[in-house]
Amino acid sequence: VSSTESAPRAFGESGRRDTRQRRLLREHLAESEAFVSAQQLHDEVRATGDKVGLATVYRTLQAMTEAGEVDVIRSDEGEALYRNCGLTVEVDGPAVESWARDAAEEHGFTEVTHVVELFGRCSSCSQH
Amino acid sequence: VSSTESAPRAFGESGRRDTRQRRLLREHLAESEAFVSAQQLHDEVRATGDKVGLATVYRTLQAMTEAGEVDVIRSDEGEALYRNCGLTVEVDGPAVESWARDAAEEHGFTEVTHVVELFGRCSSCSQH
DNA sequence: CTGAGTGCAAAACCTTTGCATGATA
DNA sequence: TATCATGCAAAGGTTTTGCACTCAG
Repeated sequence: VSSTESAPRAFGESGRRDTRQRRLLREHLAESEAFVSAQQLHDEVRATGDKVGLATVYRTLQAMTEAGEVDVIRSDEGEALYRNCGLTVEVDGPAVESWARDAAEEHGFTEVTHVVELFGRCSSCSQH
Repeated sequence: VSSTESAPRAFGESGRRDTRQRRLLREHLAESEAFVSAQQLHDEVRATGDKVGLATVYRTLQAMTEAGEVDVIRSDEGEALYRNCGLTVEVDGPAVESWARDAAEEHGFTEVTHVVELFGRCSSCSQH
């Protein structure tokens, strides 16, 4: 009989192996409050003298995104911007939904749909 | 004395000359309810047998966007998606703002910001 | 030792732009 | 006719991918 056990990991699920590059990217991402693009992150790391390939930055960010360790948004120019943590919580908003409908109909709109997004620092990240 | 008068135009402000290509794009955009990318629009037009250059599609959509005739959003993949009309109305939302703050803090978040977007059919478009 | 991770360069995207040609007002 | 608009191809940017090499486990 064979089984696939997974031990707890100190560095998340974004990659199985703990490499120098991933440590660097994790550190830089943790330090910066703001959203950064892959290229910016690449520049930041190299600015400190460390060397990481751009492709690795993209691959790592993609993995971290899939693992839910980072948050992604799109800039108006279509660039992907990443931020540490990525904790997402569903919030129910009956209040907002009725507000949205009323506000839209007030201006003569029908077939209304809405998007509400909240951004903030989670309690865990605030402790750092 | 010289002056630059601008006469009223039947086809909007997105371009000065009324060309075959712009008519085509306007028609196709008006027909489709959904958001479409520049490439999709290009494909749609050519699928009907008409011929338009891709660059023209991009240039026309850009002009129509600046003129406020269409609405633009970014897909999750970073592609620009366009939709007819583009009428935008500012809505004030004191109610939403307090709701957003409360909802976020309920989950332990601080430094909260929020984005609320409403989409719908405006009364003018609904008449078509 | 073995396979996941890396770097590099090439390629795949979407989008913009330069320039000669074509069409509108 | 005088421009403005178009088409094409080239170039711009971000992101992905193929492949040989490296390194963590």
